[in-house]
Amino acid sequence: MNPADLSAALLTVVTGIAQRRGGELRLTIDDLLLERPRNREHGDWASNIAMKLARPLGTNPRELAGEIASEVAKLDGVASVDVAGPGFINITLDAAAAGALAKTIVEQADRYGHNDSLAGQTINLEFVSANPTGPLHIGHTRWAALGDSLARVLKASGAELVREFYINDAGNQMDSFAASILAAAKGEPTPEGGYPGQYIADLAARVLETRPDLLELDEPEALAVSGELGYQYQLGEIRDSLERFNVHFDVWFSERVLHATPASGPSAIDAAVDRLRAQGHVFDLDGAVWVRTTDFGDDRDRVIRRANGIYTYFAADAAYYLSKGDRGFAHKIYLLGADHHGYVHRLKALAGAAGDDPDRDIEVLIGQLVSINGARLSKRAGNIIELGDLQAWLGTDALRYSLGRYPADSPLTLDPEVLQRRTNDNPVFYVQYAHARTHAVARNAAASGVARTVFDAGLLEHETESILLGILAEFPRVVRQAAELREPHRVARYSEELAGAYHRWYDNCRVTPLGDEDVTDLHRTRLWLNDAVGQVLRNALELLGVSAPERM
RNA sequence: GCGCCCGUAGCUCAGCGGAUAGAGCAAUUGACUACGGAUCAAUAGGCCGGGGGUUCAAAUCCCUCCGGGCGCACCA
Repeated sequence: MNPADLSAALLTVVTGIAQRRGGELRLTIDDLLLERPRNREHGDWASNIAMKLARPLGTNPRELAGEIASEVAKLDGVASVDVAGPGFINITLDAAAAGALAKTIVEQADRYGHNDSLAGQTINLEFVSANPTGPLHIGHTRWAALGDSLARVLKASGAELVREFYINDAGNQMDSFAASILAAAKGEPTPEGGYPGQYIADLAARVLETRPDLLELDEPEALAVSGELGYQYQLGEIRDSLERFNVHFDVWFSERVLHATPASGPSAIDAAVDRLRAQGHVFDLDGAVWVRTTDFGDDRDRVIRRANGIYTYFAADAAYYLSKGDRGFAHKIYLLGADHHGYVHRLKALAGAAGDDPDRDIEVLIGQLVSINGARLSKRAGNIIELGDLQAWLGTDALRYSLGRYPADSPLTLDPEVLQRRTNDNPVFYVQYAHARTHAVARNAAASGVARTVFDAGLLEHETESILLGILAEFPRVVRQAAELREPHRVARYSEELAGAYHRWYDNCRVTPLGDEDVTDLHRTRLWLNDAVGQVLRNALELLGVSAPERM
């Protein structure tokens, strides 16, 4: 009896009663709100369905709950049912029905937790998308961690998904970048509005190594060489640092491709503007070309092509959006920093102007900023912390976990002192330790002759076992919710809850016999439970991109 | 001025219509010659920013005010 079975059985009971009372109710499993009560005295599972339906069925909640309860009590695997408070139905399973899950999990292994709630969806998930003119900073790092975990959770829920990095490699900032590198190569100060920083000098040194003739070239060519080589080196650095962070992008999309004019016809941007015009959301004013973004909630219309004939950044965005659809992605998710939230309406408008449904086909998630030690880190303030530095300092696991356990829309303050500690301040170690402990227990079990030869679920009667089983049962739903709500941090909070319940169980229930005690079926059955917990912790950490060590 | 996000324990934050609001840290006190003490048990700590509403039920939804953050270009 897993939660899905129980929900289905409850649904049958409730619809039956509703029909008998003459109610026209179309219920789905999601309406039943079967949940695990916080308080153990309220049973293994609770439903508030009676309070929801009392009014439509013309009765009072307690009476309806009683009627439902008496039928649910007859179900196989249900030990007892109580009606409590204003009309909650509290269900307690018998130990055998609840315990069966341990075996199921071990058998499903890394598939446990996967679900098909997003099956059939094709998703383009774009995140980080930093300018290739410098290293990734803490803000990009937060998105890298959260975006990658979101991708994993979406895939685990059945979506077909591509992780995409949009490279802003066209535009003024690339010229400024080239000029900064060339100046550094010449030993000159950073030009006005250029990029400062040691990394520019490092890039200049590498460019000079490849092209010792750089300073003998004439100015335009020297700039072109500096810019192009610097770009490649910097992009390589970004890619490497992300890979070291367990973040792999499937597609690196260059903005330049959109500007390029193929021999055969117009550039992607020209074509995009024409397509938007054909949809009827483009107009001309004062010599410029505009998109009527106000039709889609923007507070003013936006210029897509200036009066001087040059396209705005918005034009590339439009072409890029269309490219995603052309490449077969029905659903586009953008992850942007809080400093870009002004783009939300514009991007939505693009979807609408392209003939898509702005409420369904595009999703823009905004992440709040990160500060460290109370000081916000911004490029402008100059106190920027790079991904590479953070990673070397704290380690991939601690950094990914710390950034991944908070929702994106809450501002976050990290304390580097805490992140370095190998203690409970740093929950990643708490969870990893629980996982390592499941392996230690399994090793000891093997040494004591305890093996998974027998599984008798009814023996898992201890209170900590019943709690543990309840938490294990929730994992698939947690993954599903994390995917549907775009909140991968739920997986991290869940793993902490599971780790805590496991430690408490470990304290109360032994898997290996003491001294000269005999090995019993209880020991063997508990080994299944132990291994099930290890499996789920591993699955959860995998979704977060964090390693699950067998020893620490 | 307008828009978006956030105000929950001393700190960092979960919870986002359900039962007595939670975790970790910090504080106090206990538990190993029993599967790794990177653990566990216990105590203490709250007008969930203020005020109105919506309903059987509000930290959660709506309105309003007060704080804090971030944005409001024919820049990229």
